Amino acid sequence: MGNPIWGEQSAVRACISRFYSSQAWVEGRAEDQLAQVAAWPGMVAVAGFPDLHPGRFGPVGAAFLADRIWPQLVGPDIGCGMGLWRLNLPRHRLKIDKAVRRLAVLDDGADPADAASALADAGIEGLIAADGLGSIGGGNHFCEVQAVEEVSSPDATSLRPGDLCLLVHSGSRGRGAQIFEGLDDSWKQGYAPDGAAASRYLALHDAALVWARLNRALIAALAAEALSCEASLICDTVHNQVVAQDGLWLHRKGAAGADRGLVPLAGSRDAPSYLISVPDLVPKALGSVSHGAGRRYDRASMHGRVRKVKSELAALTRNRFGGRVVCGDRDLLMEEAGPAYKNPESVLRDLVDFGLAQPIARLVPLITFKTAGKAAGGDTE
DNA sequence: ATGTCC
Repeated sequence: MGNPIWGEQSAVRACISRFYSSQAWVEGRAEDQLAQVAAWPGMVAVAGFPDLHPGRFGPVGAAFLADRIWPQLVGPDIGCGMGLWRLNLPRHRLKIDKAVRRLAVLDDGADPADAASALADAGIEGLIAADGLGSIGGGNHFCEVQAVEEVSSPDATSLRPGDLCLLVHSGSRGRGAQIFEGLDDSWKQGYAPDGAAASRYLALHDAALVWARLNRALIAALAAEALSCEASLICDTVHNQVVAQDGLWLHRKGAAGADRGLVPLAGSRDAPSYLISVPDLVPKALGSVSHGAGRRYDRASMHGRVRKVKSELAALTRNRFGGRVVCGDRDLLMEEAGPAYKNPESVLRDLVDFGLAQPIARLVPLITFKTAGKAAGGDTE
């Protein structure tokens, strides 16, 4: 086979629990990847969620419990996650055009001196560099201003319709990728947890988790400053990580662990997101849940789904909620268009039906900020 | 995913 991504297949396969209905949009290739990983040596249990889709190093939208550490099941973006903040700015006071212009400062990232001191305060300055701290990055990462549209559990948070929130999706940027690429070659067979390679990886992995969380907080602070308001954290959840659990190792790849029982479920730039509560009553879900709608179409195929003419590209900078998309990178604008993602309502329905989540609030995107840079993708007035 | 690949 010669594919370095997949480990050896063992004779026994771990139990796979699927938390999606027969109607869910799950590609056969994602199912195949789930089955292949379940047959890796030392795999104990696997959980697949309704946002499941194929990934480069294994399926995304899944959790894996194993007796060893598999860095490829965390992937390059170690510590990637979603943070949700409430803004003390009501929806009726948001001037979208002005906010779009002011959010352009996000392209610059955090001030290097602020980034360095934040890293030192977190106590990880010796393990990981500050470069890139406070920057969103590319791919599916974003900083989005959202409006609370409906609150189904008023007691769960202080959120009310008409409030604005900030949803930040980012990770450890080039630092996590550097850690992954610098691994000891034996990663392809998985690391024995008591070995030196595992210790080195875990120390860097844990630093990347802190870095990524700090990154999201700095992005939120920069955005709040640009909008002349304050941001207060509701929850911050990680969906690419490995964590010790009862003598085993729980890997999350595009599957979120809860923060005080709360998880943001990202929709897309043209669909609502949800704040959900996660009761953690289903052991086979491995303390994990979907982190978003999940990809429906891969990046390459999105280029064939959008005509590269000015009018169609300009249409991609507007959403159905009267909101805007700021993305000066034309390729990224197409690759991350709304249709690239599954229907978040279907994903949520499956999670509710399987007892993994309860909706707290529905949030609609008003400004999806990716990058102001390059061309004027977000500013085509 | 990536100061990424073309």
